[in-house]
Amino acid sequence: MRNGAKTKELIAQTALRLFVAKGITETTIRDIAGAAGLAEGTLYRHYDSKESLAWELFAVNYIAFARELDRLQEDQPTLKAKLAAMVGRFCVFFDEDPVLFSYLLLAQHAQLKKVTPEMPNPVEVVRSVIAGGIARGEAPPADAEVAAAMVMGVVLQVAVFKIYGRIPRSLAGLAEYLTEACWRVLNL
Amino acid sequence: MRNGAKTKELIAQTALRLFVAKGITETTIRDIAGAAGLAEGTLYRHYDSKESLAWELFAVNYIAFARELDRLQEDQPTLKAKLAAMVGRFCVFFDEDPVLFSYLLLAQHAQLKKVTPEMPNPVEVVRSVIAGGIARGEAPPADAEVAAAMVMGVVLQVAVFKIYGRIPRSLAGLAEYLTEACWRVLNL
Amino acid sequence: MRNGAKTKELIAQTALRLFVAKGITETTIRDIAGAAGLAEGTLYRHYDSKESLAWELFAVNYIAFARELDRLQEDQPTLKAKLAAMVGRFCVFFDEDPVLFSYLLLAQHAQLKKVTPEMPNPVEVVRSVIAGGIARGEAPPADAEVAAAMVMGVVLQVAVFKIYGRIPRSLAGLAEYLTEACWRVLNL
Amino acid sequence: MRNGAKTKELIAQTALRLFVAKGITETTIRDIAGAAGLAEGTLYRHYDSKESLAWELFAVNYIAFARELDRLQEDQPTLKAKLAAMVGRFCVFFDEDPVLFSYLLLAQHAQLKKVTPEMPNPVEVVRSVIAGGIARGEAPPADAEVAAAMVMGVVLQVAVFKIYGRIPRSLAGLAEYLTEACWRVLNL
DNA sequence: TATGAATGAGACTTCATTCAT
DNA sequence: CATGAATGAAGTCTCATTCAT
Repeated sequence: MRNGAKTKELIAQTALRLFVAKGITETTIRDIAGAAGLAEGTLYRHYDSKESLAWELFAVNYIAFARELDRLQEDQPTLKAKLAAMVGRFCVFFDEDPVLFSYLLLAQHAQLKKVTPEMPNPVEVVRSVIAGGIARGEAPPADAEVAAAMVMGVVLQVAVFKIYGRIPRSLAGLAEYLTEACWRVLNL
Repeated sequence: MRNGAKTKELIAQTALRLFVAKGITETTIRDIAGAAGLAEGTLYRHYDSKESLAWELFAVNYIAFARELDRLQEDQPTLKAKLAAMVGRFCVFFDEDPVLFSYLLLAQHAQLKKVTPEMPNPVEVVRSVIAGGIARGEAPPADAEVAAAMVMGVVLQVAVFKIYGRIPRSLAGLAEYLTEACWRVLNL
Repeated sequence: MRNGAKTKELIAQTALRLFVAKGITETTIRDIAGAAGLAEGTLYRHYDSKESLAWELFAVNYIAFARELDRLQEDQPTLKAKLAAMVGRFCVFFDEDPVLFSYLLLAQHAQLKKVTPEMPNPVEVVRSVIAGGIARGEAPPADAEVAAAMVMGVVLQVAVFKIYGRIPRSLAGLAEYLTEACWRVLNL
Repeated sequence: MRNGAKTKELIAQTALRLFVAKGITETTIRDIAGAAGLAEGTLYRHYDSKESLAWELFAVNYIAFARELDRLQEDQPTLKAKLAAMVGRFCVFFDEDPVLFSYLLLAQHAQLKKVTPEMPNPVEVVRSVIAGGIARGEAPPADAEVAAAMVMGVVLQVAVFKIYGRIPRSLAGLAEYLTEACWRVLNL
């Protein structure tokens, strides 16, 4: 295959899968090349380094997801509707691409140091939606940071349990339930 | 210092700090030895390998915490009281030893593959407490696994936010608030 | 040089020389790489480990020599002729590649534990030739194992003396003499 | 045990056994100390270094055996009788202390570099006995070096076969047979 | 663009030896 | 005399990266 774009995509998908399965540091360039059926040197035609591969995989998707969340919440009139839209999107994202979701979730701690405040950021979207809702009196006064943490926790920890095989159901099937839980957490 | 037990403890504390700060794989034996003021070879008199050091640090404390959670919940009569005791313990643990708490929380994904079902396990304690409460009618019927995930999520994600410096308050100061949030999540 | 096969052969020859000169354990990967003009890592593209390098060097040549001995003896009609052919081959082998011969002779004790009974084996060839000769009445009845040991001893110890510089003559020049000695040993 | 001489002997016997079983380089000080029930540091009260331990084990016994061979041959009037006495002694030595015999035989290649020409030496004893016999016309003219090699080979290779378990009989029971073989080798 | 042999810094680990107790 | 914790040099091996083809 002498098609640059396709090769790059192949590398990305292969790396993603291995990064999630074994961890970034534990995955070698040779692993990726071998699994993708490419020579080791080929990866460097498409990515500057292993680190930049891991980072690009993270940043591109992290930002895209943040932007999508933001678009979704903007279309909704109320805090509860915004919350429902965002939680639903988390669930659908997980169901549609659990490998990518897992990568964003678990690679976080390794990559998060490089996340700058200006970068669109799912956590920030959720936090500002909640802060806005509280400011508009749609939820009782509370520390928006703590509230955002709890809401994220409800959704993400269920995803973690699902990743570890503890939960068989699809997340989309749980979306309304989780939204309701989040809503109650905001209405203490 | 020619005292085996003290040296082992020094290694443990130094390694814990570095593992949390940089990650296990990113921390070298030389880093640990240097920070502890020891020769590299000395570490191998106390731990078989870097991997067993990381594992022992995890397992010993993970099991001890699970046992403590279990003792606490046993002393309480109701689901809500058990929940309050456990959430409170999570918060106090974090405040008293944030480095160790962070290690258990973040090293999870690397070490969790080695956790056997027989090992005492904080997640399992929380899940069985919730399942028991539901069975006794203290909370409405629900999937205990999902419920446990949500409860753990509320507490742990707040801890994660605190680790990242987003939350200034002590967790102990938030314990009642978090307990109430968990309680509401269980009463959908 | 960017030729895999040639590099592997270069490593083999260099390692062989150093293994014989200093011993396997006493020869370091750095020694070999340095003497071959290669980087240390390069050795690991061609051999899995130092141990497998030592073993491959041994096994390949040990088996090849056993097979050659066996072909030679098969072409001869009588015990004495078989003996002459084999002893002659030992001598020529030594003269043509004393380093390899020394390696097979002296590395034996380290590698012999891994020699399985199914592997073609010079000792076994000699033993079965002698046993066959005795069975056919070409030599008086005797314990074939002891007889084989004595015959091997006559040839190999002369080789050892030559390795240590005690014997200046070529072994090929001694072949007939050694054959006669072996023959007499079999005719007690 | 606070008896220096006994401890030293314990170390010597333990080291000997391990050296033969695993090789000198492959045996660690910790191995020896552990097997002898001593602390690692204790060995250094009795031997300057691991190397000097290996050397002392070799040299003391090698020289003693050479001296004994020499005494034995001196007591015999003829070449054949000298030969018989020496071969017999090799066999008895093997049967009585196969571990020590194996050590002298196999550790040779590692230690032989340090053997100086002045040191009493079994090989030299055998060689000079044969050279003397030839000079006195008790055997036909021959290269004494080659003749000595063949004689040593007959005896030592049978010992090697026995070490590897190929020969069940005691060597002492083979002494006369081996002597006769050596004698025939000298009378080509 | 793709290959894969080669590189070399650096990681983990071992182990003979020292020395305070 | 004995101990065993500590040392640190040195060994094996890994792996991201480069570069000739």
